[in-house]
Amino acid sequence: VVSIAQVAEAAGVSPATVSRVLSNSGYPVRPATRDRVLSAAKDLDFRPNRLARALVTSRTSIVAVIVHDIADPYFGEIVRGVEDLARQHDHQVLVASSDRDPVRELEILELMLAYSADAVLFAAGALEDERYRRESRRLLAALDAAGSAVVQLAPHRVRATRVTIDNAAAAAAMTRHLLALGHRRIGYLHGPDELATSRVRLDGHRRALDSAGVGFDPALVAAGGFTSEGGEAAAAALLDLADPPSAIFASNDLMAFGALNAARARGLAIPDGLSVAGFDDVPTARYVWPPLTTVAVPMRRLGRTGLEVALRILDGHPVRSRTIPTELAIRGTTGPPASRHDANPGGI
Amino acid sequence: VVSIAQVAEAAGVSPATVSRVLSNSGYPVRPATRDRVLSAAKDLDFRPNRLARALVTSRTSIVAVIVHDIADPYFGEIVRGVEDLARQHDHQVLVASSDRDPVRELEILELMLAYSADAVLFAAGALEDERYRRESRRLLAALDAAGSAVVQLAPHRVRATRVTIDNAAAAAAMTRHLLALGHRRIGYLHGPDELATSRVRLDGHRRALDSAGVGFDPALVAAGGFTSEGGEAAAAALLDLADPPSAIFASNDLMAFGALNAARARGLAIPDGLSVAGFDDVPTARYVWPPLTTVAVPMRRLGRTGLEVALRILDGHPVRSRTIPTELAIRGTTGPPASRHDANPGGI
DNA sequence: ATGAAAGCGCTAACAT
DNA sequence: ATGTTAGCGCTTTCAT
Repeated sequence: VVSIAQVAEAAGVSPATVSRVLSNSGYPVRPATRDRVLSAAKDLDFRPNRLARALVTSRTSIVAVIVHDIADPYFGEIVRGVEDLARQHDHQVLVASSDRDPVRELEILELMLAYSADAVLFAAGALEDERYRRESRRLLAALDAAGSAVVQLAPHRVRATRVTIDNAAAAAAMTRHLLALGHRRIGYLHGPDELATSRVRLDGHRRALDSAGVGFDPALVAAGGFTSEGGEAAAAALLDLADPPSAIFASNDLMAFGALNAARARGLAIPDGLSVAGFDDVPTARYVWPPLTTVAVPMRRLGRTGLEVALRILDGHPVRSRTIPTELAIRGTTGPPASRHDANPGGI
Repeated sequence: VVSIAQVAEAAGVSPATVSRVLSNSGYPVRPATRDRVLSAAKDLDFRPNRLARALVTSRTSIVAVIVHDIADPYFGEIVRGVEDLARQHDHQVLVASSDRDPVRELEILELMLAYSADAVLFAAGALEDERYRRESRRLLAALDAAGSAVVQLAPHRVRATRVTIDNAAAAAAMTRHLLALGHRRIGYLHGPDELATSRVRLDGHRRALDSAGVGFDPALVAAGGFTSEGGEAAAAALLDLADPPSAIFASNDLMAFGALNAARARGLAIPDGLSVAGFDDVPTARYVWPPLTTVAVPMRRLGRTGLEVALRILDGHPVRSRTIPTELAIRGTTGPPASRHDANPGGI
C-alpha cells in the first residue's frame, strides 16, 4: 500500500534511485544515499509490488508446475522438489492439476501464458492426444516467444527440454529382478494407455521378458489407470485367471497397493503366495506390509532438476535433456515363487 | 506478445472498447462491434496480460495456500480441494510449504503481499511461536489492508476467519471407540507440541478418558512429530513399556502407519495383539493392512470451503468461521483387546 | 551519482 | 455506444 514514490519522497531522492537501491541492480549509488533509502523503506514498511515490476521486466519469478493431480503422492514429491529450489531463487510455485485431460491441459497453458510464468514444468501430460497436438504446439510456441522456459518431466512427444528417468530401462530392471527370483508368469499392471510413460514402462517390461526368452503374454497385462482402486481391480482379474501369475509388476506404487489388497482378499501371502513390485517409491511404499519392492524414482530431484534446467534456459544457456538415474528398492514384497509355480507347463 | 492496442487497431475501435468486450464486464457494446473485436482478437491470438490487468484492478485471481509440506498427503488433499474451486472461479493456486518454520512462514506472508494474492489460505501454521506473533499480526494486518482475504484451515491463535474441523471432539470420539471396545490402556501418539492442532487433539483424547473414568496416564503419550518415522519410534517406545498399551491412537495417519510397522516388528497381530487408530483418513489409509481405522477428515472439502469463504469475504460479505463435520471410519485395525489385556490390575 | 520522463498492458473515469 | 485520457507501481533509457 506504500509505493516507491512515497519512499522516494521520504528519503528525499527520486523514485529511480529508490528502485536502483532496492532492486540491488548493482547500479552505483552513493552509500549515504543508499542508507537513507533503505531506512526510509524500512520505516514505511515498503514492499515492492512484484506485479508492477513484472510488467516492466517481463520476469514474474513464477514457475508453473502442471501435474496430473497434486493429491497424488508422486506429483506431491515432484512439486516439493521444485519448491525447494524455487525458494532458493526467490521464485513462486503455481500448481495446476490437469487430471490428464487434454482440454484442461491446454487451458492451463493458456493461463500460464496470461500470467507469463517464467518457467512451465510439465510433470504430467496427455498431450499425446492427436486432436490437441496442433493446439499444444501453438501454445508451446507462444510460451517460447513470450520468453518462458518449458521443461518436461515426463516423456512426451512435444518438443521441449526433458528431465526424465529412463522408464523403459527401469521397468526392464525390475522385470529382470522378478525373473531372477524364478518367476515365469509375471502379471503386469499397465497405466493409462494414452500416456507415454505407461507405454514406455510396458515396453521395458516386454523387452526384458523377450531378452530372457520368456514369452510376453498379453493376457497377463491388465490396465489399472495408475490408481489404487484400478490396481486392485486389475490385479484381481489377473489373480482370478485359471493359471494366475506368481508375481505382479505394477507400473506404479498406487496400483501395487491395490494389488496387495487384492492378493490378501484371496488369502495369498506376500511374497510367498504372490510377489508384488511397484514403481516410483512414493513415501508410503515403506509403510505398507511387507514394505514394497519398487523402482526408486528420485521424484524430488526430478522436480528440482527440472527447475534448475528451466532457470538455466532463462539465463540463455543452452541445455540438453537429462536423464536422472533410478535404482531398484528391493524390499519385502518380492521373493521366489511358491513351488507349484516353479514350472510353467505350457510356457517358454 | 500481442496487446490490446493491436486488437483495437485491427478491429477499428479503441482499446477501451476491446477491454470492455474482452473482460465481459457487462458493459453495453453494440453486437456488431463486439463481433469485430472478438474476431480480431481471435485472429491475432490475443491473450490479455493478467498482470497488467491485476495492476489496475488490484485483483490478481491468485490464491495462496500455505501448507506444512505439499508432499504430505494431508496437505495435498487440501490443496486439491482449493484447486477444484479455484478452477471454477478462474483463480490460480500458489503453494508454499513452510515446514512449520515460523521464519519461513513470515517470509511466505511477505511474498504473498508482494504478489498481492487475493486470498491467503493458512493450512498449516507454527505461528504460535511467541517471537513471531507481533510480526505475523503486522503482516496479517497488511494483507487485510491490501484487500486480501485470509482464512485459516487449522486452529491458530491468529485472528482470521476459520474453516476447521472440531479436532477435540473428533479425537474424543475415537478414544471412546477404543474405550467401547474394552481398551483401558490406550497409548497416544502426539504431534508436534507447538502446534495447536496437536494440543487440541490431545485434549480431546484426555477428556474422553476422563469422562469415562479412565485415568489419563502421561506415560502412555509419546510424541511422533506427525511423520511415519516419528510414529514408528514413538510407538516402539510405548510397546516396549513394561506394561504396554493394548491400543494406540495415533493423532495422524502417517504416525499410525509407523505404529503398524513397530507392532509388526514385535510380532503383534493387528488388531488382535494391538489396535491402532489414526486421524485424517489420507487416501492410503485404506491400503495398508488391515485397512486403517481413522478419523475421516474431509480434507478436500476443507480446502474447497476455505476458498469459498475467502471468495465471499472478497465480495464484501461478512463470513463467520465454520466447522466442518468429521466421521469415524472404523476399519480393520481396531478390535477388542486380547484377553490378557481385558483387566488392568492397577487401574479403574 | 542522480533525476526526469517514458512506458510496460491494461482498466476506469470522464467525455461525447 | 464508443473514444480519450489518466494512471496502477515499477524500471529504464537518456540527460545532467
